[in-house]
Amino acid sequence: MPRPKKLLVATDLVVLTVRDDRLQVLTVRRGVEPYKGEAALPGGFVLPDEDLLDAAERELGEETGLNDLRVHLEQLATYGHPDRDPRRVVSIAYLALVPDATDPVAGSDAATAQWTPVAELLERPEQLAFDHHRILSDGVERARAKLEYSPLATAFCAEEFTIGELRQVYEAVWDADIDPRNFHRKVSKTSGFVIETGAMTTRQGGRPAKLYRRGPAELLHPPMLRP
Amino acid sequence: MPRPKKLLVATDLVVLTVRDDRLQVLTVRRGVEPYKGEAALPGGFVLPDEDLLDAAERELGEETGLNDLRVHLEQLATYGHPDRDPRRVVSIAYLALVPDATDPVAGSDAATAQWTPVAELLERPEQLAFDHHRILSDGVERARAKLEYSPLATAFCAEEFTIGELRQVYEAVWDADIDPRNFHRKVSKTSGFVIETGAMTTRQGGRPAKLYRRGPAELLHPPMLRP
DNA sequence: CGAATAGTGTCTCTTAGACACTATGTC
DNA sequence: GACATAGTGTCTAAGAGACACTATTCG
Repeated sequence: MPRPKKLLVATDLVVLTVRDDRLQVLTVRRGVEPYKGEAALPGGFVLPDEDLLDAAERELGEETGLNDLRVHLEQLATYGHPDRDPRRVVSIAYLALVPDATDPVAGSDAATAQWTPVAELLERPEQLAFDHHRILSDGVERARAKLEYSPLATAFCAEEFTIGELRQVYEAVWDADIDPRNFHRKVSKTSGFVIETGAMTTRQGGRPAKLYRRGPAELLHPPMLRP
Repeated sequence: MPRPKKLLVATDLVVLTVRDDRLQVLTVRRGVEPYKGEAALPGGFVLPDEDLLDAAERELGEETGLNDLRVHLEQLATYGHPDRDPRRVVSIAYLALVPDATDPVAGSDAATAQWTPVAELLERPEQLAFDHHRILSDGVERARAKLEYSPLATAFCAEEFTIGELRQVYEAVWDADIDPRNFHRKVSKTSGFVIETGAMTTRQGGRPAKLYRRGPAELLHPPMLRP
């Protein structure tokens, strides 16, 4: 076995939300070299006695103020090409899905944090430091795929939501139009996806809509299909 | 930003094959502490100037003799709990799917390499060192899921194969019985999954079967469904 | 009233799964 | 001949997508 060599280990975050009917991602402006002053995904080094997920959660808290909230956080992939960072950093990327209400907190590290539409960043790779364009791209594709077979779209919604709001999440993430009537039938027929709360709202205008809460299902049977 | 601390970075491999109609995984007996003498997944440290995928390919070559062959190799997940290895190792796990013909090569590192049925290892977690039971479990689940929507089952087959042989792969990985007639219809109707070579074989007994090669499709439309 | 959104019903087409049947080899 | 596997056809039930229709609010 070859002699071990110590590399640096960090986590990066792809924090997604749906805002103004568009999929948006949290970016920060880098305060140190390399890529000082450029836009990047939030992230930081893993502490010696820290689990990877804990490190990602800590970064998320530092950048958004989100701590033990109803946030979905999952490992995305690990990026370790020798040239991706001159300091030889291997980065474990995490994907976070957060509700719209979440504002980047103007704290110590996060003073420069802001939401940016994903479509703009994906168009031109050079807008993000390191290989963060690739990481963002992988994260968005993961999110799009997971909306098909998991109830994760609810992670973008408030605690209580209407089926119309849930549909707008799908439309924003998939960048596609969905028939409201078929969507409604599909969601209410998929067992465990959503649960009626009994309350109603008119915040969408038009006829009052029932409010729902996320159901117990982990997987959707049958899945929602991308148009 | 907290001061960076150097951790050790390694790759571990979940190498799967279908042998004797069962899903099997490559294990080695550890020659050094910790867990010396116990069964583990093959793996090793990443070299300073090496990409992660290159490291995984190198390990695969050292353990199986498979180098630039028709092998599927993809990143699985990264495991970094502080207690998973007393040396504080973060490990990027890779999943490899190889054809049956592959024999573990009796080389330097791999003298102890052998195939073991996955079912036996999943039953009792203590049979594998470190958190390798968890890694194996994640790898098997990934393989099972990917057979649904990708043509990856062909990675377990020889260059040319019959539809019956392909079905046996699905049956072994999913541990399920599949109707041979519906399977045949499904595979031949899914565009780009397999391509006729023109040749026939009788190696399965019975009526001669057409031989196929893997097709160009990356994704299966519609997907194969797990029973 | 009209405009907007919520929610239901109906029709057609595709596909999964069950399974009868035919084809072609070996023993 | 019996037996095995290959390959096709046919039926039924379920779901996707298109879209007509009704319900309930606001202005």
